[in-house]
Amino acid sequence: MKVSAGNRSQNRAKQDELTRAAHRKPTMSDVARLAGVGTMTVSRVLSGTVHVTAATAQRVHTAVAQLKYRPNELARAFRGQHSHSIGLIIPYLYDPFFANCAHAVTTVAREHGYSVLITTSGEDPETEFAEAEQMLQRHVDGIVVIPSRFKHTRLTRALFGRTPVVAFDRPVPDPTIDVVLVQNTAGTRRIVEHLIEHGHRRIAYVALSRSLFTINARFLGYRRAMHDAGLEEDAIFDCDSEEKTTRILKERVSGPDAPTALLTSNTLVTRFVLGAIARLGLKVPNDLAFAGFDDFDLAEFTSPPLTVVRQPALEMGRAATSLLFDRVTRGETPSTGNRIVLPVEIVLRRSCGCKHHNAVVIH
Amino acid sequence: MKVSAGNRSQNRAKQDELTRAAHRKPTMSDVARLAGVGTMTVSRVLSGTVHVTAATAQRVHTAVAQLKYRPNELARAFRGQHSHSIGLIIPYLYDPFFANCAHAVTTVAREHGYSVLITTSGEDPETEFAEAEQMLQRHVDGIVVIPSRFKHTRLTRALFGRTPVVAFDRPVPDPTIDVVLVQNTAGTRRIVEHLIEHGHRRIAYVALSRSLFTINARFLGYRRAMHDAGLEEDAIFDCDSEEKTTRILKERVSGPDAPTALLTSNTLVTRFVLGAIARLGLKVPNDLAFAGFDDFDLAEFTSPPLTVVRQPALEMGRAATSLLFDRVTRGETPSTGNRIVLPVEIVLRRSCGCKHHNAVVIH
DNA sequence: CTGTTAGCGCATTCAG
DNA sequence: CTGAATGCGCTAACAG
Repeated sequence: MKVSAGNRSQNRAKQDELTRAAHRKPTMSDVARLAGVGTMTVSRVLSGTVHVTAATAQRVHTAVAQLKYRPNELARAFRGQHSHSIGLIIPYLYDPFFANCAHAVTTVAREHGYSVLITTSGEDPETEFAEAEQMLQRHVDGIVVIPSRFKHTRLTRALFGRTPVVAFDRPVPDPTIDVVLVQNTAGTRRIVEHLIEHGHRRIAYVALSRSLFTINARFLGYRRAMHDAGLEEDAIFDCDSEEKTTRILKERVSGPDAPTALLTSNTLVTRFVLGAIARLGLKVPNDLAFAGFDDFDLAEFTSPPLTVVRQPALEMGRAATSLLFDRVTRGETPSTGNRIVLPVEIVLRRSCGCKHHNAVVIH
Repeated sequence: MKVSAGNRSQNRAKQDELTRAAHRKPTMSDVARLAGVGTMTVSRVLSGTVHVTAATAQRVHTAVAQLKYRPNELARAFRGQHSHSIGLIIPYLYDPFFANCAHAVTTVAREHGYSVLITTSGEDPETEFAEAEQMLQRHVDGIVVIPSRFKHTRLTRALFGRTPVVAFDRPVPDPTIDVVLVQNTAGTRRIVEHLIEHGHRRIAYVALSRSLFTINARFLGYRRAMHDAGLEEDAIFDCDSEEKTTRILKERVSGPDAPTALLTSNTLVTRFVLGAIARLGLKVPNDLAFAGFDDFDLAEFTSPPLTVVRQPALEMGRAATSLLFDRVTRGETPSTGNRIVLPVEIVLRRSCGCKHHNAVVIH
């Protein structure tokens, strides 16, 4: 390529630009100067919203490459209407079920080119509230949340203003907020019916705190199944440690109306009961049949393999986030919230008394 | 309280301010006007850096409360030096080990008043690179990352510039980057020695991809233990599905030099092997003894309970994040990286051949 | 102790 | 099709 006098002075300017931008992050005007255009042209080339000549676009691209320019997303978000980020609030990250939900959320967000601000509430409504506010202050474009205790949550439409919100796994009292749930009640009912079909009459529901929506919704399913079969209900709440669970179970199992089957409210309680059963030397399913709500990675390898209600964690996170992006991209604030309920599956293994060698899944 | 003429007009102004700010988010100057002070006074009251009179501070606080003013964190981050956010990049969120690590990171971040941008790399160096760039563009104050494949990672000091970075669980090639690891090699060596003490001579290492640092580091420990005992090594790599693992194991177990004990490289492979063992109808530990690297929630409840090397996931996440905040708050860019190695524990249950009723932990 | 000025990097005006 | 001016909300630097 020939170098004319004009080109030479241009090259000189280029050198200046390159050295100038060496120590601080290059900005859009650095790129503009180097390319010999206005900042708006750069902006337009990068955003691709308005058409520019192929030649100038090329020069901009070259300059961007030379300076290794990266747009400052902070400035962009500050200036514009969107931060291209969403918030995710879940109770705990160490719970595999919630972690799976979170995975779905981050995956969908990436598909939309969005970043995710994550935080945990620890099931504490105050922490949850504070974290939601923090996210709002960061101008997230939307929030997906697994709300903490229904009765105490401070998550309302008023708090969020125009920012779209989707709750999942558990609802919030505010009916204008979208929510994605699973069939907690119906699923539990079906599995209790299955236990009854195995001939059990005294079936106990072993559960965590009543203040959690899912635990209660499942309790309802248990009640209905028992009631419909003309059986007496037997609920054991607040099993929040292996010690406590063992103590309670020890007492109940040797009592006069000892249950012959157990249904646990969630994986944490399943774990406690598994521990109690081992300590008490009970044989499953002969001494005691056993089923749990919520499948987990190694349910197939406990002894015996565990019959469970499987919740579609990934689908739920995916559905919630998709719903959020519907709102985000359409920019509408709903006066009435959606309520999506996803189906669950019953996974029959052997702890319920079934003899299958491999799991049988009922939809 | 009496209302003078001056107060009345002030109240009028207040009303105006309140209605004006009703439909858009109140800004600092809204607060300043309502409180009858300058924006800087508001800024100072809120940040608490410079002393202001108790009386004026009070008026500012009142105005803030009336308008429900919340500082725009985006503007603050844009203007200032810090975004008060850190980035977290992990391979997967659905892996309980990584989820635990993530939990520690978010916890420590909150202790420092920081938000966390989370993303998953899926073990793909390109995704990891793109996500890191994205975070840099968002001006995070630091990044904690569980890097993907060592040989292919594009994470270098040059990429991050002055932004502090801490790698954990696995190192990166760039020695200037801080890293927090666990005793992969030493831990594996100890557990293999334990298997040898049980009388095993043919011990196989069953593993995932060799391109993962941890898998290799553990392999090294296995090799050393075997070599020191004068035994022949027997490594089975790329067990990346239950089917494949079953196929390989079936063949090996009936072969002439069939291993009498197995060591798995991580929980995923443990799961595959557990499945294979069940399908092949093998009795643990009599037909085949078994130990795994990485403890998990229900290792106690598999049949038989599993002997494992327990890694301190929470401590590792905590250490990495603390290290990051040391850098972030001190604002120094190190020329030489720290390398912290955390100890592991051996949890003896029954799959190795031990007869303990409860787990015995060796430090 | 407090107010004024200025500008961070970008994209939405509005003119050419 | 392209460029110049303007201001988003906040805080460092400088007055007063």
